[in-house]
Amino acid sequence: MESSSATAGGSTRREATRQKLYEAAVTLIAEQGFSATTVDEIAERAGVAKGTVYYNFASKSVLFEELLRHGVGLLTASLREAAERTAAEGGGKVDALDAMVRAGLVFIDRYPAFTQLYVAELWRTNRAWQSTLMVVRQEAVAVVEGVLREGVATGEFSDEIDVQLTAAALVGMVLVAALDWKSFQPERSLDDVHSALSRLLQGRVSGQG
Amino acid sequence: MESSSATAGGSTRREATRQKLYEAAVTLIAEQGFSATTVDEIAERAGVAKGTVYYNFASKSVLFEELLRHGVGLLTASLREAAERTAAEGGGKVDALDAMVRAGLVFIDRYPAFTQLYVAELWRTNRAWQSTLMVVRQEAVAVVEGVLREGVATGEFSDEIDVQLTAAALVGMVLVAALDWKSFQPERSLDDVHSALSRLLQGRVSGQG
DNA sequence: ACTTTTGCACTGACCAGTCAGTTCAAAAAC
DNA sequence: GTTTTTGAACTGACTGGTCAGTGCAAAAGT
Repeated sequence: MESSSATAGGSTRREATRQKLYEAAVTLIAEQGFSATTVDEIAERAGVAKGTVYYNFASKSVLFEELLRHGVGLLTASLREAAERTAAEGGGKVDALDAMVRAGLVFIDRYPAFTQLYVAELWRTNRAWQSTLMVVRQEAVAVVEGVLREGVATGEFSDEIDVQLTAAALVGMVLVAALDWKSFQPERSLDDVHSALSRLLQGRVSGQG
Repeated sequence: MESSSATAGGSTRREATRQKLYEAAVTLIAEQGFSATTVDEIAERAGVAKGTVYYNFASKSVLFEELLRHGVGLLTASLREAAERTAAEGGGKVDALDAMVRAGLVFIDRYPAFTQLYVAELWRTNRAWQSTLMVVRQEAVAVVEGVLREGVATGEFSDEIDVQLTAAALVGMVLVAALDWKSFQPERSLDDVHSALSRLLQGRVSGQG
């Protein structure tokens, strides 16, 4: 009785349910944390029965893990796209970095809850999804590191920079600035925030502009 | 019965017990999160009976809240001290910023678990200790903002910088770089990390060093 | 055309276990 | 003699996970 429509991508209905569960889980866990969020809450917010959660995901942890994978995957793709676009347009590595800062801001603007949740979990240890988190983190950071390394190779950046640490610092800059933006000055525009970060990134802080 | 002895220093014995509970709680909560950490675990790690926890703190939440206050208080004092020291030594605002970056790194080096826990909680909403967190956060960030504002006033910094956002970005830079350092390259020296961040801060990234 | 069967997706009451917080008599520390 | 700690027992609420059963749309059988 197997219908052929459910093979690739999953049946529409099931995928829609999973999406609803992702959306419900991401906001609740961002607000309350993983342990403080109950499966009942997630089910209720998503408008499905509790059993449906367990029909779609093996456990609460697995739901969360797949949510992490899904979210960071979106970010990584967006960063790659930004870097490649500037390269195609003949921009330098500074432009690539700037485009990636903007891509990061756009992502956080669109998925603030996911970002929040990700930051809250990233540096924890001894958790079930620790290894998953490391993998997806590395995928995202590697994009930034790649641009920095290319910039060093072309002489655009000093060869004395510490690629790994600088990449982490850049990510942190965007991350914390954006979270502050969404938390405490949500009325400001993305362009506004982007230009402030660009200035900092390009060392146009000292001396009067 | 609550006595007024806890103001400064407090009675030695009780204060020592509280300190042990702080230390036990900070590592456990950093690893597992607040909700996933049980009071029994905290008591056991601290080497005291469960009843002692409730003799010293009204509840699990209160213990955590006082822990947050205590920890951020240490950081704020350290940042202030760094800024004032450079001022006394006749350094400029760039030096003050650099000294604060170092103070931040020293703090994270000494209290990595606390930092971890703080980051994980900072952008959450709807939690019992939310307002406490906002207050102590503002105290710490205000120190950075103050130095930036003074720098703008003296003309050392461009008057086009966005003080609030730049302060957040700087904090994020140090925070994420330091957490990456402790998590993935713990063998590196503080000086090493500090110099990498100094370079980024002073815009010595572009062009060859 | 129509009935019957199949199995996917979903349901929600239920269970076994867990945890914050309480209590208190007695001991230890000061 | 007062303060602080102990430690074990207890409660009541809550939670992750289970499972027998429902609904339904498409396929198979006639």
